Amino acid sequence: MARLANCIAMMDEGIDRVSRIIPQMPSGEARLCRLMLMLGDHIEEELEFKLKPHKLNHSEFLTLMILYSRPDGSSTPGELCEYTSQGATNMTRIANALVKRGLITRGVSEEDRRRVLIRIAPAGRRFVQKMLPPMFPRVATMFAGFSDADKRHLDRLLRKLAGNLGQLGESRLP
Amino acid sequence: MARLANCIAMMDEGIDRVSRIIPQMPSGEARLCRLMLMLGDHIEEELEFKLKPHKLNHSEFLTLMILYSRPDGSSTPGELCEYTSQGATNMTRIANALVKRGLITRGVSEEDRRRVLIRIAPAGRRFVQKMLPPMFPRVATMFAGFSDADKRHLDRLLRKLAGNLGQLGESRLP
DNA sequence: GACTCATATTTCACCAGTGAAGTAAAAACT
DNA sequence: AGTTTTTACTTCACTGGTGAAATATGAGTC
Repeated sequence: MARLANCIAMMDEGIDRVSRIIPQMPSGEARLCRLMLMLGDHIEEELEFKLKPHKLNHSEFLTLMILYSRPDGSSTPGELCEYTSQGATNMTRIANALVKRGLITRGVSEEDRRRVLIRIAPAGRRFVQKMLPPMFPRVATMFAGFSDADKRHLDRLLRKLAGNLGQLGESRLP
Repeated sequence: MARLANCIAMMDEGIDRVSRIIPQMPSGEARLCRLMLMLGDHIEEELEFKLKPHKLNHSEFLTLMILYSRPDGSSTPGELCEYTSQGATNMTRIANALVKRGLITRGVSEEDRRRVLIRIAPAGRRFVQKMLPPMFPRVATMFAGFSDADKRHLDRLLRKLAGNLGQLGESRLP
């Protein structure tokens, strides 16, 4: 019996009961919101399970993947912070960890000596090429039974949600 | 200019480039996976923003909401762990924090003296009723522009994904 | 050209969450 | 009845992540 299914059933009942007490609650939206949160956590768990044997955590993996995906294999801490949604503090730690393992190199920029240049090392590329393929089956299985139309729809709806979240996020910071 | 939109654009390009190097990657699925993770994080941030003024974090809020949504307003640490996907260790801390604020009470069960009974306090109920409604607009705005059909489809697709994740999760633990 | 001001990163001190070991009560076995 | 096993929770030591201040360079101004 699936723990996750159980959790969801419980959430559904909970929201029903709360919305009976507080009827102005947007219960459909709240439900979707909770679903997104639960599934996000669960997917992260699923991936971390495949990362643990390599002693990488999610943010280190993501940082390494961004570098790997770059045409020139390099970036700066600031940029990596933006794309990983990590704080600068944590990026320092991540870079330290990856440098220590020889997966990336770190040096100062010549044009702007405040900047630090981070570059994926050959060992880093080899590492990614070795550890990535075993993750594919798990990722594929998550969407088992999804038709192409299902995947397109989900993609569309998630990007629409992203648009709204982008606006919300801007409205509270600048 | 939306940071989130920027992140997504960057992710799209990154996945394209990686899948050119490693063509057996399920790139559509990987994209959906990354989208789910990004949006999950972003929604969590959005909610925490509304929780911070009350000095609650997400897991404390969720714990309190579960208790609030229960017909009898009570549960046990073990059950709360299951439904919040928190470890027992952290639930001890959460309960300590909520007890200290007078939002819940904690006592030993009479039938089974190993168990601890956690119950929402009247102050806890009042607290929820006061702090919940201001969150509604943000939740509703996330799904602005979603037709009823959109919401139904998203709900269906997320639950389908949940089903797959549930199976994956079981396959690796028991 | 000295003097703010802004930008990029690091250091420090702290909060949140986890795994492993500890404690205590109940259930199962013999 | 007495021992072992299991269950429920807590404590402790640690990792991951954050906000505020420190450092160091570059940019703009008078």
